Amino acid sequence: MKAKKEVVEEILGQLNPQQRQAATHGDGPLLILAGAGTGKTNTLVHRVAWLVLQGVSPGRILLLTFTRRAAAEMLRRADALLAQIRRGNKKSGALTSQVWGGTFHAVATRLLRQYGKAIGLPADFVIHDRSDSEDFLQVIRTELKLAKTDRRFPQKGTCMEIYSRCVNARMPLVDVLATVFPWCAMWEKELARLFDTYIERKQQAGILDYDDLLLYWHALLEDAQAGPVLRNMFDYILVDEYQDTNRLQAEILYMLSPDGRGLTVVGDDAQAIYSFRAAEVRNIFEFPEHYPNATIITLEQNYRSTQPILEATNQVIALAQRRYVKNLWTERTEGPRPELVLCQDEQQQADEVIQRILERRESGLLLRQQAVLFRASHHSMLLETELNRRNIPYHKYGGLKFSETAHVKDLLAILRLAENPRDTVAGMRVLVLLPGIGPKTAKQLMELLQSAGGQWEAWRSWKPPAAAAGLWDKWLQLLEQLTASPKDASAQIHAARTFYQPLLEEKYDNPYARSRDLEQLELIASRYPDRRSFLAEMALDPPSSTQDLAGPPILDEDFLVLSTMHSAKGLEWEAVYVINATDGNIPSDMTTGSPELIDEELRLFYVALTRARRHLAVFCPLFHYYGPFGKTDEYGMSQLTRFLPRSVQRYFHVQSGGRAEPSTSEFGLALRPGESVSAKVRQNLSRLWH
DNA sequence: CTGTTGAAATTTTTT
DNA sequence: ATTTCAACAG
Repeated sequence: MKAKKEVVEEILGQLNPQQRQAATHGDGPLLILAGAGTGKTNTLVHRVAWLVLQGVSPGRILLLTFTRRAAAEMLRRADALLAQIRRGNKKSGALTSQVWGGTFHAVATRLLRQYGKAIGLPADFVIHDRSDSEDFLQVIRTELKLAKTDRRFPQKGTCMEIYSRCVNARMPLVDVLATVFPWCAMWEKELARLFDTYIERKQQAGILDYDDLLLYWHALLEDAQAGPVLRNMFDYILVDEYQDTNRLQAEILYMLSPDGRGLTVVGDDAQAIYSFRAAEVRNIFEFPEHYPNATIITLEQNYRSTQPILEATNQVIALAQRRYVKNLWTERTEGPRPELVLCQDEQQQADEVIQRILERRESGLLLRQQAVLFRASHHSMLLETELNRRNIPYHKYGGLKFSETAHVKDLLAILRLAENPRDTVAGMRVLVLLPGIGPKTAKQLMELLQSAGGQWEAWRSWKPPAAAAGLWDKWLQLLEQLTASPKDASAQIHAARTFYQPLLEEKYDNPYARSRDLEQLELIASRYPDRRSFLAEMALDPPSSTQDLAGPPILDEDFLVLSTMHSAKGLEWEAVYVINATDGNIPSDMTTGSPELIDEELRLFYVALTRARRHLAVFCPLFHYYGPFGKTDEYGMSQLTRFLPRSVQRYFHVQSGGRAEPSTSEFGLALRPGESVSAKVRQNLSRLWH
């Protein structure tokens, strides 16, 4: 057996002095400012390992991060390292206990299940995802007659955003309206009423939305009884991607560790990309103010990318209005220059991307070491078609989730109602599926159910309209069956699926594909011990891509990665292809207002570029379908993103897609963006006869 | 009250 | 393209 010192050296051996200092830091509050690719997650994970070697029980360490994908990656690496320690040090039986970790929301859920009772939460609370919450808000919105006003009241999605921002930024409604939603300011009183009712109803029904998970965690920490218990659970708390935490999350951390003992946060202000979720970069700068005894360690050596890539990305981030002073450097000097490929249209862009991917695979680079990144999830549609055509396997992250499709939501609603008869949103959703039952009847039925204390018996005596007569009896049988055996989620899905099948065929014109999805859902459900954990998981951590559905991932299967830029954060690949780098996509047309938002788009672009280890290529299609509604005969001309001005292009190898054309070609000069080609042609032609 | 039809509005990123 | 909302027929 190795001596402990040897094991420590083995674990810390690969860290540089700054990383090592961070990993072996003592108990005081610690802020690690780490540029892109400087090994911040690695450092964090090594810190966990070091702490464990010092005798800290893994179960008393909490690892928090912001996105599910980053959380999974971080926990995977921590587990791998702890496994390594276990091999080197057989004695440490304590290592069997697991590190706590996950997203803020996932950890909140675990804590609230355990301790929620202290603040009056029912043990069987259910979690509403974003669209459930919106539906709930919509019900109340209609009920309060806010939908029918002389001037248009904000839609449910907007209402939800406003509410969510108040909660997460801990900002009064008036201020949120004034700063972020000025066009809704006239509805302040109505919104306040809406939110009051929303909160009240949620509590009655035993429902928590995403924001509630944080809010109740916060409340739990404030509680005189539960607070100390929670504070004593963890000796060390490590937070990744701290620049993306919001006010509420920062407060939770402050309360978890009032004096900063054992608290480590890692972040990079140049990579803050979640302000739309009320994230505050400010949290990073306030950390040393909040904890005056905080140690600050800066990581500047980049281990990820080659010098040419680093030079180019440094130029990009330097365009920010607000400067981010960091000197990223690397010892990896060798490497090709990043490419900027100007393409005729999206089709050519897809061809160019795929050509490079296949070339690199030929020369030994696995598909899974290559990734295509884009601003919005629908940007990859054409590429996906092409990949399918050529039988290239891929895995897409971000974008519309499987569990957000209507038929999956329908089926899950059946189980949710069985789990919690007070879940009016789920109940209404299912009931209106039945012929002859509309919103009014559904609402009455739910009220009837509530007054009977959630006993399905209450519905036995109800006379269904003729259209629903046949199904009503089956429906009640199903509910009783589901209530009788809440354990086997897979069997539950099966029963619900049998009931739902005819309704699905009636409702959708592509029932076959949809019922295949539901078969997959049944398979997924079989991985969970019971209905409650299955439902919680589907709300909090749904399968991130349709390929996830084909059972547990086969490790030696090779697939290309497609991802939104947001979902790509914290990850890296040997080769990265950034597509649709046009003005309007990056920065998105939605945001071309305030300089702050433009800066955020720039940081997002920077995040995308810095994912690359060795090969980086940016693609810009010259023509694109005009507008998002794809009127196929209307083309528009695009301009290269403003984040790659001439001064920055010097750091790229500029190419025109397909055949070589001198890199002097100017794009978007003949036409201003948005001006359609057909209009230009008409105009030119009309000169001929006027 | 339900279910259909047509017009109008919207358009990203994630827990 | 898709979602939301109002108007109308049964």
